Amino acid sequence: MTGMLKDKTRFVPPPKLPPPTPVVDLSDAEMRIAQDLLFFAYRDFTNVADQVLDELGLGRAHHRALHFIGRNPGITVSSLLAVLRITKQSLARVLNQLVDEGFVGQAPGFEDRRLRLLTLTDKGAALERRLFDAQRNRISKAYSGAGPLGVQGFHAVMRGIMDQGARDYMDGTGSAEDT
Amino acid sequence: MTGMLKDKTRFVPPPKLPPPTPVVDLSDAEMRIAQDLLFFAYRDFTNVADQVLDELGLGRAHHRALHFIGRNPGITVSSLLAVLRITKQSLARVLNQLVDEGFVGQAPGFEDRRLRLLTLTDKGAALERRLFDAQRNRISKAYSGAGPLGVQGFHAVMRGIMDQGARDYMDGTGSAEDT
DNA sequence: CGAAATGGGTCAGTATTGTTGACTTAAAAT
DNA sequence: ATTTTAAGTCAACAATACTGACCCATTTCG
Repeated sequence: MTGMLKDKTRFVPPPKLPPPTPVVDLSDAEMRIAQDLLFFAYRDFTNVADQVLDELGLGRAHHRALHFIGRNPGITVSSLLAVLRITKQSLARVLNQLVDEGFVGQAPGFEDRRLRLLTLTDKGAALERRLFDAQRNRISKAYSGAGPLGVQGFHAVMRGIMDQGARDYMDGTGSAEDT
Repeated sequence: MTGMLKDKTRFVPPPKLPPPTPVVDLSDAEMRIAQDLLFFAYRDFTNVADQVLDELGLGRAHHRALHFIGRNPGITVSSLLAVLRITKQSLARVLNQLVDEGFVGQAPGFEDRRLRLLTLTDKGAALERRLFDAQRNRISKAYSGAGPLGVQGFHAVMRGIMDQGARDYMDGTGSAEDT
């Protein structure tokens, strides 16, 4: 039904476009498409977890924390802060809630007892798993459709877009602080 | 200097991982990496525009509106709402500000005068251009590094992740309402 | 040892961006 | 003439982020 209004919702660009500064070799149009791709893919990817999160009264910030703690068991608070690039206060709210509700456990560091080493509890791991499964379907389908070579390209481009610190983090080199 | 603390910030996964439900052919590890890629690439991609936006007292929501109006000159308010997937009230704040400050112009529809057709003013186009240029560097470098085939793969995977409606929108078929 | 640095926690206040719900106006459509 | 539709608006609320200013315990360093 909504498909019938096509003509009302798309428009031919009026004589707006100024001479697009031809700086580099890659066309603007190509870059614009990349913007759209990032917006929609990220939007829909994150959205698939939201329903589960809503049920539990949690938000995306909680998911992010769960994800990075799950992937880096024993991570310190400051490392987590560096990876997420948010402030201590922002993380505190989310993290305290996760600890209070039994999703995240903590233990003092062995040599340095100032450290709070974070891990997922079984309950936390189960939740993270649930959230992950929802997103996995998306990725899985997309990967199948693109083939192994496509996935390689996806990796290369995404890595190219992120900061060097993030690449280092993903490679396991470099401290999380540089993320 | 920060690189010296490596041992403090990465941890070997304790015996946590439960038997990873082997539903599909694609490994969990691969999927986890995809999560990281999306998080970091999106984070850093959006961040590059923030400095410019801060100068002008604008936020990311304004950027998104500018982007989609720029790419669809004459778009209606309801189409823009559908693309952004936010509520009328959320958009109103952002859009009114953009109109007030002369970044966005409006004109009533020709046949249907209820419609508010949105376009970028010269000032708006200039700003959008500035924001775009910052992000273009990222994409441009990433694309060069990945090569044409890599870019193809990137496209395929990103399209696979997003909702069908978003794919339709990008293809120019389907109303923006289905986004 | 004593001072400084570090990891972490907390209080208070603010901004951005999103939400729901209810209601109005003007223009189309039936 | 009535009903739909596109859009705008008011009010209240929630999530997530931020800044700035502190405090405490532990570790490190001169």
